[in-house]
Amino acid sequence: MTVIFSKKCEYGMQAILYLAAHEKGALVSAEEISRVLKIPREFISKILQSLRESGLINSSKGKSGGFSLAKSASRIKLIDVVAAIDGLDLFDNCVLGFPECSPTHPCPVHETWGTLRTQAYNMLNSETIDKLKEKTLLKISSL
Amino acid sequence: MTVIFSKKCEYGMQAILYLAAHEKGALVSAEEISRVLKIPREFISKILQSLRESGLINSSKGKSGGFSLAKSASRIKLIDVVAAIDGLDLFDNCVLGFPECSPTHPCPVHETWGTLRTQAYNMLNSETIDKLKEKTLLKISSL
DNA sequence: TTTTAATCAGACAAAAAAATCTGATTTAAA
DNA sequence: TTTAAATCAGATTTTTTTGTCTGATTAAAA
Repeated sequence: MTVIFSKKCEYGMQAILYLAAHEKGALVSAEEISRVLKIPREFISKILQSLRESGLINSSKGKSGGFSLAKSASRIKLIDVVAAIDGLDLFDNCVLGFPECSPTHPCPVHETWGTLRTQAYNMLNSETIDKLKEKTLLKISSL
Repeated sequence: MTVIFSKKCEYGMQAILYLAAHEKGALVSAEEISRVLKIPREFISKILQSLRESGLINSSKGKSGGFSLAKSASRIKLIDVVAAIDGLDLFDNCVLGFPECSPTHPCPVHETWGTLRTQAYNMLNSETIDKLKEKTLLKISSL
């Protein structure tokens, strides 16, 4: 198997984008997120709980409760979700799995991979999720 | 957890590079690979067996047996190892985990990720492992 | 010819990731 | 006030990945 991010992280990013596609402060239930994004309900619930603990989203209990972004979508990036769930080790570890891969002890593809890694990081770090709202709505409508 | 390639695949790439750093046709035992690259012995044995089944390396049994590249290092690329072990799905699947991510149903980062993915593929596909020999030897000497 | 050191094959075990279950708590609405 | 619908907490299960064990087979060297 080849993975970039764990399922938890993928689902977390999807859910954050989904929340960002709603009106600010609107409460969205785990059930709705599960149904629309086709993510196992109990699983996305756990992920949403952990995102709340990380401070990225708020929750409100009880009937008509649900989840919403903890701050403006213009202040949240996908890298925040990655950092909260998978962590940022991806951007440090050697792509070939060699230990202590560094400029002084580089692996055979250290430099080439390094630039790629930086670009990947930038992709997740440069754009805030409000900028992705239209594209998110378009994708959701096709699910 | 965040991963690019599975451990099997990482170890497989390391082992292929290690073989390529030896004289053509030289037999290298699983024990040596395990010891030098610090990979659990029985695990790397399994990986070497699967690489043999894929036709990337040869093996010879019996005392003083071992493994060697099945063809010239100038005709093997790291992408061959990835294709043999993890497969190339990485280069098709959506980085956000959305189903059916395609130009007609793109996810919010489809284009940006697409170019990155292409670059990653090229990194593994453009260079043959003989070109990495010196860097491999340098890295090995520091392990 | 016997011993030794290697691959090979397949079952097995352990750890991690993904997913589920149970039941408690909360709160809006009936 | 009761009910219904939601989050919450923690244990449990299942699946995948990683790693190990046992023993058979092979072939070079003693």
